[in-house]
Amino acid sequence: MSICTRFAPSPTGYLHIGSARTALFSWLYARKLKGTFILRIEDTDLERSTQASKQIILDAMKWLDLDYDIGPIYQTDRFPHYKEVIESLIKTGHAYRCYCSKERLAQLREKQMEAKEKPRYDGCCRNLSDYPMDKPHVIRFRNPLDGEVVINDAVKGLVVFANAELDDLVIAREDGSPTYNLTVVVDDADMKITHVIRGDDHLNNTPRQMNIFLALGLTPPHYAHIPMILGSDGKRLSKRHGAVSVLQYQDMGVLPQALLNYLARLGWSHGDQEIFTIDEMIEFFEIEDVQRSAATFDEQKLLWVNQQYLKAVDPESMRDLLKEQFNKLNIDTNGGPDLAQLFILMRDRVHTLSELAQHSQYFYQQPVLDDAAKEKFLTPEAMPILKTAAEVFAKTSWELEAIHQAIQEICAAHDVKMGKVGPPIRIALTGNTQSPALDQTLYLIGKEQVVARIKALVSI
RNA sequence: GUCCCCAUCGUCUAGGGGCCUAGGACACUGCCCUUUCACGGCGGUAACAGGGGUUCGAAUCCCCUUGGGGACGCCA
Repeated sequence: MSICTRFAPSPTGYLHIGSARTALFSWLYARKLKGTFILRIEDTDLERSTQASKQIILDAMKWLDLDYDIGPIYQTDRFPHYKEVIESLIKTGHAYRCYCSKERLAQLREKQMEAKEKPRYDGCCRNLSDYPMDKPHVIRFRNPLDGEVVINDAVKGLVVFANAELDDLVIAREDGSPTYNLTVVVDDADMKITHVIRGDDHLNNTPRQMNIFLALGLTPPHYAHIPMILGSDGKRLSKRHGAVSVLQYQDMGVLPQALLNYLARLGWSHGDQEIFTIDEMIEFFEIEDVQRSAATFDEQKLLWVNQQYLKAVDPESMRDLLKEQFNKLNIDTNGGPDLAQLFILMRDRVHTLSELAQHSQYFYQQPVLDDAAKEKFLTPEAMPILKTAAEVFAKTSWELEAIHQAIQEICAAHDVKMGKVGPPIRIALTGNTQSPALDQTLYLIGKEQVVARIKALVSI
């Protein structure tokens, strides 16, 4: 039988990288087993779901190149169907109307907390003699009172819940709209999802959902609950830990493959291998190899992975992305050094494309002189050297080898070593004491600019 | 509090009874390379949470303790 997995985010904000990892694992599993991958948008919470968030999800999936065979399917389009299912559950006695007020439930919860019990619905309306339609009500699932639910989870192993621990959950709100636990089951069943791969924060929902499957006369799918991603403080990874949205990493100039690679290695491994192509991930991925424990997100390692990708990627393919990064800095790269060449020069000294642009501004505009560097190296003694440099460069034919020799010539003219010549020239051109190799930097900046920038300093 | 899950270097992990005086990667760090910064190369520091079992033998199996996380919504 062909397998089918799904990614089912709720559109209530940015797309969390933890969600992206869940999507990746589901996708990998489907691709590995040549199954079907479905994107389903769980937008039943009308108050919190937004159109913008839906778009963010679609954009992120596209950016990450996690293609889906079916979808996006929106749950809001399926409300009539959920209603039917809910009706049928009432008819078969697996669900009932509950008239308890929110106030009563709040009090109940409070009391239970005080008594150090697990707060849960007490089944007040479970066995009423009359269930009027016109009184305001929600609909609850009639969970079995005894027995147990056994989950054979692909990553957690056997997990057992006593039905006595579960209460009767609301499956339809007062306004009639269905809730998560109901829609998930209906959809997973209708879409013939064979493997539900999701975060282990859902593990507690699973027995409830399995009971609904059973009540509907259906067989539950296989489950795989992958561990959460934690922040450096051991708490769930969230905004306060820094960048956690996929979009933020895209903005930073992290390559999508690098993000996927890092996310895959967080909680999963294949021997000692760190860098995987997508095809390798698909080939080697085994859901059983997924770690059972939560993992701490380490941005430094993500950035290292990204650097590995930057070092290997085709420079030609980086032009547009780089241009965008420069645009964000209000820098026009037209007429300046070729972006692919710049990329080659800079790529192994940065971790992201935004960092690359940040550190390459002087290739496209006048350098901003660093005060400390200026004071230390642009001394009166350096001026004659710069003067010579301007003269020598002015008559240098602009090729790498010639530039290299020109620099030697400048050293010889003043009978000094590179240590006296390099820094002032570098600062004159870049504003800083750090840059790629001097000859290559000069080459890329261009003869005209090189001479002009040095002259500007000499004449001060 | 109740239920569920988890537990190897600071972090991600290898390890599925002897191959482990525990391997790799990030980070940190020493040296080398180097006209700066990087990259790269070669090293280093650093872990089986604790206690009981099982076994000839446990990082690996079982139990307890401790610690961490998650769930407990008319959110998903």
